Amino acid sequence: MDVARLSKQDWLTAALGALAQGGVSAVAVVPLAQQLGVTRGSFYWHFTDRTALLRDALQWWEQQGTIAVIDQVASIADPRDKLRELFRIAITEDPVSGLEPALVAHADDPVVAPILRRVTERRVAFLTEAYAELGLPATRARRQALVAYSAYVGWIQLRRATPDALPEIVGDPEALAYLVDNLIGPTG
Amino acid sequence: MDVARLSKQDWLTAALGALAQGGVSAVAVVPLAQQLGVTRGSFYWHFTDRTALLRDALQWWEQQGTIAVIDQVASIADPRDKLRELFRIAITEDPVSGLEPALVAHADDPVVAPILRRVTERRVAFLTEAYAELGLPATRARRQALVAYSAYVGWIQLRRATPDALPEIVGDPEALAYLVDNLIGPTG
DNA sequence: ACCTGAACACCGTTCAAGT
DNA sequence: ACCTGAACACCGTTCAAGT
Repeated sequence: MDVARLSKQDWLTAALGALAQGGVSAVAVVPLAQQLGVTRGSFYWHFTDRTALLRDALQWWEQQGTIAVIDQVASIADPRDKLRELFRIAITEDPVSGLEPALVAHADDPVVAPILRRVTERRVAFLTEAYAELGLPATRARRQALVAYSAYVGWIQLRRATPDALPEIVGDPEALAYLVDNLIGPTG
Repeated sequence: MDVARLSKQDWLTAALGALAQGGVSAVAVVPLAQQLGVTRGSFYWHFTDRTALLRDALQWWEQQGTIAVIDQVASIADPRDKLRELFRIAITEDPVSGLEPALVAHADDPVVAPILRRVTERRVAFLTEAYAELGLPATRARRQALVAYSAYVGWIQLRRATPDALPEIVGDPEALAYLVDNLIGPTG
């Protein structure tokens, strides 16, 4: 019988888990190799170096996390409903908890920067469209999109910064509704 | 003549600079020692270990950065003016650029967690008071404080995530005014 | 095709010894 | 009081060799 051998995806999945938990520095070859039950040498058959692992893992996340959510709500006709559902999914599901804060913190990282920028621009553009559909003029729609996206980013970061304090952030549905009302903005 | 010798504060200052630039993992003994022109061994006379350096540096930042700003605006009588000035200082000055995102990303870190939590709670409490002075009932004031603080955190993080894109975030005073109007909230 | 094992450079930590 | 210098453990990377 053959021993179980690893695929590239096994490394990517492990890397994303480590990234979310311990930040960019936790994407470390030796600990991941131990966790996967192989030696460090085997890593370098799948990837050229640690940077390549990080880049590929983030690109995979970009596909799965970002684009999937937008696809999920893009078909909702009413812009108000669309925004509500978008924020609800983004705030309550948070598929890989802690990943986004880890990325923003390493915004200067040459691997992280281009991916984070693409994701941010895509999301802000999508929000801007939705606010335009709500009737806001172009400049106003873009500014509202920036403010709403800022509040979203800040909210999920606060939730991490204060795990047991500030209980409204984690649990209270009324506080969440208050946030979403604010995100939907002046015409909501 | 005596050779220049280092104080604890020299290490703290160097550590905060490294932290802001490269995150928690950049607070590294050997690179800092090289930068300061001493050997690694000398570090361990001033601090028990790397963790102590990080902790002391963050406590110093907590004193200087957080409390100083609140003191600076606490005397402003009109709550609307107070909030405007607070957000203006917090958003435009950003004394150690990139420090806060670095901290939020390592919210799980046992050194970072308690300090980040104290700072967050102090700021949210201060905002809550100001919104109460503006006439919001207690629960509403607290929720508005959370939303406003989220938007503030998200905004400074967006600014880092997209350095040359999204130019409104960095430069445009009108976009900033739009943000502050939103932060000041329903009665602003 | 996928992995081991040994090698080397770099950082965290300790500690005896220096001034 | 403050620092050096050598030691050891740990992680990133390389590469020849194994199956």
